[in-house]
Amino acid sequence: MNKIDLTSCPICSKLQIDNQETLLDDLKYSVKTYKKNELIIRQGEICDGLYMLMLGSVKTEMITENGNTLGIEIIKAPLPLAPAFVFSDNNRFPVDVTTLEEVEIMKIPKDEIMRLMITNHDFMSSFMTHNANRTQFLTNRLQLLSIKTIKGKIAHFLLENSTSEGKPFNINRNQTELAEFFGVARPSLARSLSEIVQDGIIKIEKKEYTILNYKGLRELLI
Amino acid sequence: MNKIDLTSCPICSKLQIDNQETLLDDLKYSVKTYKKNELIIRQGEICDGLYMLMLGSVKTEMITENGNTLGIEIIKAPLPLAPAFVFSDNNRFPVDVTTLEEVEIMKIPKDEIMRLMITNHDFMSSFMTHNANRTQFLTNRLQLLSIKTIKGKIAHFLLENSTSEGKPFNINRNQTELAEFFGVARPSLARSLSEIVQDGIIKIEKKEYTILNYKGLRELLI
DNA sequence: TTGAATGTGTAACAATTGTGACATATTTAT
DNA sequence: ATAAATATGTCACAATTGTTACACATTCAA
Repeated sequence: MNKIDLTSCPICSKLQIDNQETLLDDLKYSVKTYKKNELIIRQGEICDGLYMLMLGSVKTEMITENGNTLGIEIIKAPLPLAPAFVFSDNNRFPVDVTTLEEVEIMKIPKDEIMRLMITNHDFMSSFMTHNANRTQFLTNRLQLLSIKTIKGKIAHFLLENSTSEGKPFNINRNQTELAEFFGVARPSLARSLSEIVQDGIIKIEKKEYTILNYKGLRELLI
Repeated sequence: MNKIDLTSCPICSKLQIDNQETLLDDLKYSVKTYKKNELIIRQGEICDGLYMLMLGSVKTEMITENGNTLGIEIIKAPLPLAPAFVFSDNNRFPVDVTTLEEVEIMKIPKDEIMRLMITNHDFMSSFMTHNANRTQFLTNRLQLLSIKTIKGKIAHFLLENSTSEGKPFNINRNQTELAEFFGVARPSLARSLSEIVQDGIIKIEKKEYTILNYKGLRELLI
């Protein structure tokens, strides 16, 4: 059996190394691998365990009733997928999950998770915190969607993703994905982006963005 | 000290009655009361404990960066307020909380919650489930916001809230609140509503809604 | 009961966004 | 290297929504 390194996984990192190994020895779980661009979980499927992304990255997206897709997020290993839903009353996945590269996923049954939480309080604590952080993420997502103008969304997004004043930073989404993330039409996003560029507020080079005028960008939120 | 009935609270209901009493005897907590229309929690405030709404009802809303408000939900006692945020890394309330009537709130410190979870696995389990359900709620909210047309939002909302085919049901929000909930302008909502009424798809009498044409309503989602 | 406050209906017009189409650029796979 | 696939820029026009304003209805409180 392969050694699996979970030290950089937020819900397992607090475990002592030797604990981690006994943990994994005792643990009942299964591992599956998937190829690139596979749809591995469909929105609405029953979620009867914890799906831990061990290797690779996936994207999650929500299919709206009108058939549009709303991009939710990109998840890189090692992180659990939709961990909250194991315990919800209606335990169905709220999103489609598609691989972005070759992916390895470990599935741990719900009762095993329960046992882990009871026997290992560090695990319980980090599991709680991780789920809490996910809630916060969703809240932020809600906030972004509640901004009505496209320029406002762009401003919110760029200000959130920029590091230090004036320095370039990378956005690992193309325009189509950004448009999905914002829930707007792609040409509309392109138009708004090019207007902000023409106004000298930001500079875009491929996926590298630079904020040239913070004040101007912040004013787009109003 | 008053006896407090938590049997209808989702995170406490599974506790045995006698457990509940010893639980509350040992528990460190404080109770505060508030009047109607008080702003009791401000978006961004530190959340250093579990706030349990014991009596009354409150509304939560998010203040967007552009100054608009987005109505999130109405919470009726007994239910915890933003329980997930106690454990998040950035433990700040994501919303404003305003009382809708006279309200009583019990605050339990974070470490007490931790102790409860460790000593009482039923509590832990229901706390997990409740938080999971909240995540699902937020996901639904996200789904509603991701529908682009106002008629689509109305359709989604009414289909979700209707009980059995053709029977009237009550929506406990006025138009202004509904508009906030949908994140749209009030007159725009009124216009869309009246169009749907004129098309004979629904009937509105005060806050009582009746769906007259399910097929037609569903088509608005497309 | 009566005035005040709040909620609803509606209109003209402005602003923003979506649509569909196309050319061009860039990336990817063979 | 080259064709195919994907991504981007841009346009004219349609559709939807927001804005502001005001009349009228309803509810609430003194």
